[in-house]
Amino acid sequence: MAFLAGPPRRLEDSGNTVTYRHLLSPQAMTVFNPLRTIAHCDIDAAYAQFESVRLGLPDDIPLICAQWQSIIAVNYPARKYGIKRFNTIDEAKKLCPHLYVQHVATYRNGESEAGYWGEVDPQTHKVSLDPYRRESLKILAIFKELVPKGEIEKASIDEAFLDLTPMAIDRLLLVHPYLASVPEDAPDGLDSALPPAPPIDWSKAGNVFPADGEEGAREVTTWEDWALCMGAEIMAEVREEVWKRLHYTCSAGIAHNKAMAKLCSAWKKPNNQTVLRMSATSAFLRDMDFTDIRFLGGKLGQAIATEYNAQTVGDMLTVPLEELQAKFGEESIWVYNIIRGIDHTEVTARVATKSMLASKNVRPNVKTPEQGHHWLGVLAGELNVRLRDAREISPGLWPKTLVLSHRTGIEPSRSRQIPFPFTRNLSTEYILKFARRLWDEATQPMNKGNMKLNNIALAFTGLEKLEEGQQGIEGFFASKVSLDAINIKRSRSNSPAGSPKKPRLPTLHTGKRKTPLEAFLAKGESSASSSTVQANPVPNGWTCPKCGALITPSDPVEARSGSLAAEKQEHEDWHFAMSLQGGGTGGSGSGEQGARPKAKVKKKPQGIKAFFTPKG
DNA sequence: CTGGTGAGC
DNA sequence: GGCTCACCAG
Repeated sequence: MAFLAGPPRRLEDSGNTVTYRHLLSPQAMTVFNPLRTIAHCDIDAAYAQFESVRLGLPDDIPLICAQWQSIIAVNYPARKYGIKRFNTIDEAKKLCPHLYVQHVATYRNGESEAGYWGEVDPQTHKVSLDPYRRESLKILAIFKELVPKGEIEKASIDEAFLDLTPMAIDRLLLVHPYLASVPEDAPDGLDSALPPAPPIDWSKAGNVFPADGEEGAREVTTWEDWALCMGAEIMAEVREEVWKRLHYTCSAGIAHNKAMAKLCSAWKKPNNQTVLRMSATSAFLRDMDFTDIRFLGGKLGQAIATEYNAQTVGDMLTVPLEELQAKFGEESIWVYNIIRGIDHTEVTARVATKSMLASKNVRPNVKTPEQGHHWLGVLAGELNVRLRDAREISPGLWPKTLVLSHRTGIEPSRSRQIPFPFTRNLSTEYILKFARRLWDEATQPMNKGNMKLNNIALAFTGLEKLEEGQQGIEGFFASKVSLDAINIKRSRSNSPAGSPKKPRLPTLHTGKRKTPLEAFLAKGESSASSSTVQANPVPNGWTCPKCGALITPSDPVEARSGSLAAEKQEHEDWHFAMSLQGGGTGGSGSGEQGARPKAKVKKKPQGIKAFFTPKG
């Protein structure tokens, strides 16, 4: 039974020797590879920086981003004046009289486009975070372009994890070409240990968190450190590129796993990065506040901290695994591991959104159906434009359900949902029809004069890319058949009789003009392949270097007027959209060891579908 | 399908 | 505090 006591071990994880297999075998590229190199990156005071750049302000102007009377972001120049997020705007202005206060964009009474206005009124306006989502996508596009080989996980609107392992190994082999082949006389072939690692020049890697008693003492350099250094150099280049192209500064952490990368990205801010080597992990974690660790900032973390009277990670290290699991469940092994710097969770390629919420705290309270309908219209209008926008980047994107939530006073909010049938004619009105139905159900129990809502929210959930076949026939006819009929007619046999031809459902390409954002997003992809494009010209057409598809002008009449170029661009956009959605090189697909709360062991489906299948 | 938790700006 | 997002339990 003794072998069950420790954390799980695998061949790849054996001891502390790095072998040629770790470096060269694709099969060894799992979460257990000791050379694994993960970065976490977040934009410094994101919303405030977005606004400062949008306004074209100099970098040293103190600015806060406001939402009604509260502050949601404080840029670093403003922080010098002691301004915090929880200050009121008046307090902030007292601390810094020349502070630039910028309110977030808003929709004015249900207008179809959000904008920046001189005056904003919470009674008539609805906050829009769309401008920030767009910036977020631009940044992700740069990550994707500069880190084409590793997975990228969008963690929030301004944070991402990057698996730098493949790129770091490439660079390592570039610097040490002799590692690329196993020596003839290596005793164990691929499983032979690498030669001793030479000293490292960390000068381009940013901050390196010091290990215990390291000052001047002899320190053993490892190949794991080399991988981190290569990753850190890559990350520094990525950050530099974000700065050059978008003028945003960001902070990053580079470590062997996600949890540590996330923690050390916050070590030096702003505009800085920190490397956390294995040998420095315990020194780094020991004095850290236990509840600063991701997923331990809430009730669970509090419960554990209280149980063991622990403040720092160091305080928790004496708690035996068995005891922890006895009190907090089998799953709490991830806590045991993470305070030791161990985290085997994967960087899951995900940049597509799974839900869209438009929420409004209404002032004054909504007391009549008429007031409710007004706000429903505003919320539906926002969802309409957001889904439209998302579909330009992710064609075929469609929500499974529409959800209405509402809250009365301090009661917990209630929600109701309804399937959201596909239509080719998405409109605010279409969304509203379903939203109203939910509203009627939800407000049914409220007696006249009893209604007093202070929050109303509308959300799309189960956002997925529909393939043509999945776009139900009943959905296709939605605009022609009464809505009541749609809800009843779910089965194919109920579809209108005598519709022999499969309807031509919306194609992947809308053929619409590109927005500046799309053009921007497409740029990286097309320029990257442009040299290849030149190399294989096809008379009267173009062969995609990525998939081999032959693109010819669909309309001969328009052929001379740039139609081919447009279709080529569209095709490349499509590839880009696919790559953004995580269709890159497949994941490593190794099993998980419960390193995260409730992590499930899942078998990965094959191919591109894998990224769109609902979790089962 | 509904509610709750956790995180972040 | 307002507005998001993801994930999970029952």
